[in-house]
Amino acid sequence: MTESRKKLDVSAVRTAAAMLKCIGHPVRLQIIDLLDRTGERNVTAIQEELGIEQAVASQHLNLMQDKGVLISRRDGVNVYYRIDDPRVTEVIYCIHDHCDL
Amino acid sequence: MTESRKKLDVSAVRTAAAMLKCIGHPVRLQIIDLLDRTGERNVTAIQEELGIEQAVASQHLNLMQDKGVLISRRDGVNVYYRIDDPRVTEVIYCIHDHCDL
DNA sequence: TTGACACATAAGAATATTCATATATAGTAT
DNA sequence: ATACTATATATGAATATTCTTATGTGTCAA
Repeated sequence: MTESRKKLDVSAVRTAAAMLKCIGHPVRLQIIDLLDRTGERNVTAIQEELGIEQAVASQHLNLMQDKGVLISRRDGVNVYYRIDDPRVTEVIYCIHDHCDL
Repeated sequence: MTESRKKLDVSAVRTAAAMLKCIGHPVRLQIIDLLDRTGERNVTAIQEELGIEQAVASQHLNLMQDKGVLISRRDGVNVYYRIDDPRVTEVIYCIHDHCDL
């Protein structure tokens, strides 16, 4: 843990805030947590795991993909999503490690 | 960095998502960053540092205080805010350390 | 008490988010 | 081509967020 604490510049703040906002939603955070633990999941699996509507799952997944948080790969009829932003993984680890969550 | 990756329970997800949402706004993240670097600042100082309206500063500060992210102390005519949620500090460190921000 | 300064709050308009419903598209098998 | 499954998208209603403007409150000093 470095203690430099340099001021974040405006563009860094915007970028980081956008990422944090993106994962700062219960459904999206659950998806992130699931993908962090399982590596990859298709839409139906995510939808069933969280007990949400198909459209809602798809909407959140597409939002996170648009923001660069997730990436997807199609395999036949299935689309598998995984985490694509290392900052997101770090924040999840941080939450697990330091916040008793 | 432990690698346990236990599933976050519903209430942990809600709590964490609320905190992340709270800091996932450019103005609020800048305030967090400022307070992380300086320890404590009064409203006018924050307002001038960020170049925002007094009411906006006050609104964001009060929001973060309501969510348990910040705490304030009055000294005469000034009100000084500081970070009151260790998870927030950890996330900021995490961003600094791992994300080249 | 009055004035000045620091901060908080109320109210509302503009905008954004979220979810539900319905429909569309893509891939696969028959 | 048809049917079926998986996923995406369009639309709109309900709600939430953000900012601006205006006003209120607290503290201190004269």
